[in-house]
Amino acid sequence: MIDLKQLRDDPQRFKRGARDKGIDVDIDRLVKLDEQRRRLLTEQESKRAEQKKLSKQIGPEIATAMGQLSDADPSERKKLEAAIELLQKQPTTLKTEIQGLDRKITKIERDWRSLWLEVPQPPDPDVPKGDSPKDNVEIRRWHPPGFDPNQPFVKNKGFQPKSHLELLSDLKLADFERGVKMAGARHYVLRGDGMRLHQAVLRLGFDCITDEHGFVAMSLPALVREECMVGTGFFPAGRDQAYHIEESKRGAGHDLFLIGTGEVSLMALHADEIIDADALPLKYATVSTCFRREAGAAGKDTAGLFRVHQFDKVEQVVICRADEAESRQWHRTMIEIIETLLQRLELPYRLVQCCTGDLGPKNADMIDIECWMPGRGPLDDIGRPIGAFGETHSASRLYDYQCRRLNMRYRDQASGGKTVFCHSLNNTVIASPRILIPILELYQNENGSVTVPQVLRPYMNGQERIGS
RNA sequence: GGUGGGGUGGCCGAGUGGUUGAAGGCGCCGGUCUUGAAAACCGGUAACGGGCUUGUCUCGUUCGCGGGUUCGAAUCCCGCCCCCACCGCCA
Repeated sequence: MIDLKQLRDDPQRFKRGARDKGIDVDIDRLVKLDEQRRRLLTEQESKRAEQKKLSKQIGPEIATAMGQLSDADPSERKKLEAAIELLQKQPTTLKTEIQGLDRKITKIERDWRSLWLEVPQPPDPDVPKGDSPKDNVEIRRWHPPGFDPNQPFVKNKGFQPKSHLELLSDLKLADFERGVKMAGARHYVLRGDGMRLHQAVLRLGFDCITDEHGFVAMSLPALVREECMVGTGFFPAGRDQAYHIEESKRGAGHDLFLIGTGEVSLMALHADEIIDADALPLKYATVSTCFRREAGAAGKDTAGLFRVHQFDKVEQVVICRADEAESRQWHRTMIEIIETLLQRLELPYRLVQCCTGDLGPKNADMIDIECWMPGRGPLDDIGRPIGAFGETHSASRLYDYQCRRLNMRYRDQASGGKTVFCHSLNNTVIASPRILIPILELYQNENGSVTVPQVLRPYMNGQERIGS
């Protein structure tokens, strides 16, 4: 969430930010509600101060009078009772006024808070303007010596490629029919070497981020409370995308939600904490199952493993000091880790700078990494896809937007021990089975078999080939 | 699922209606003493929000959370959340 002080100082900046992101939020109304709230609060507080002063003065007087009451004779008793009654009446007008203001404030705060949560983080000035992924800007690309995605697959390899769907089916690596039978559209079954490859790739990513880069390995809840979803910035905007477990309907105190990414649990871990500044930056990684409803994606990428309701992902997050240069440096570092990983897997990829319209509410900046998938893209004259880049990773830079929502702070020695909201970043390490698409399609052989990438063989008991 | 106990500051812990933001202790910071350190002693030590005269200023909120009773609530009442113990079930 954004800093309200900044909003008061420069509402135009936040209006521009929301417009550039294509998010509709009534910022004028928020400013007005904020003003109203503060006005009422000031009024109420001064009345409360008055009441407090009064009761501190009256209180002991009542107490003494009460004490005298017990051993007073009848005539004195009457006098004392009258005196007590008079004293007790004094703050009553103040009390009703305070209660009235309380009701007004509560009413305003409901709208004020929900509107506040909807205001997106303005994109950084260096993010290209645009309203759809079409306006994203390619930064750089890389491909292994053996494969140039600027040339068709046939030119590179000398034979027509199968799509990952064909390979999965021919090699019996996946079973979509039974996945759908059990759970409906966008569900799947991985079997045999399909499942083994899936596990291998996750393990490669996990070992890379933890052993080689020192991120602390975590296993976390995949089922979380609403606060975690709101805190990480996925709610309210992305409420439709999450599976909702309505435990309250069964008598429990709260509902639960299935996480759509390990980022949620990794970030919510330290919610409401003041972190020891010496412990920063926190570098965490997890491998988790992710659940997405894919609402609004009907008809998009319906076949195969590209867009599914459930997948597994190794995720990395960094929580660092509130310093823009440090944030930016970590963003670069986290992306470099992935580039190295993809280069080891010898998958052609490109880096794409997401435009303002593709950022989502929480990000100041986001870089997508897309791998080359020969089975995607428009069809050629003989009805075969010509190949296209498809998103496999996404690296976000959020400044303090997420930590402010999560109330994650550290004590800043530089500013005299004041508490400051941390910065946060996150990036995919590897998400599977989506990453199996480029692996299968690029490592396929003319006879229909698939070569196991060198780096994955240690995780496949040395197996070199899938199919014969 | 059943029964019982409990949630107080960075931590432990006292507090059952009246200057209690909260005793005491630990920790931490500063000082005295010391060649230095320790010990001892002295002092300090919350977060959040509002206001403006932006200050070693001021006001408010906060004793799990929400509501209620009261002139006044950490303390009484109601609802909720969480934790612990034992029993049952269980990967």
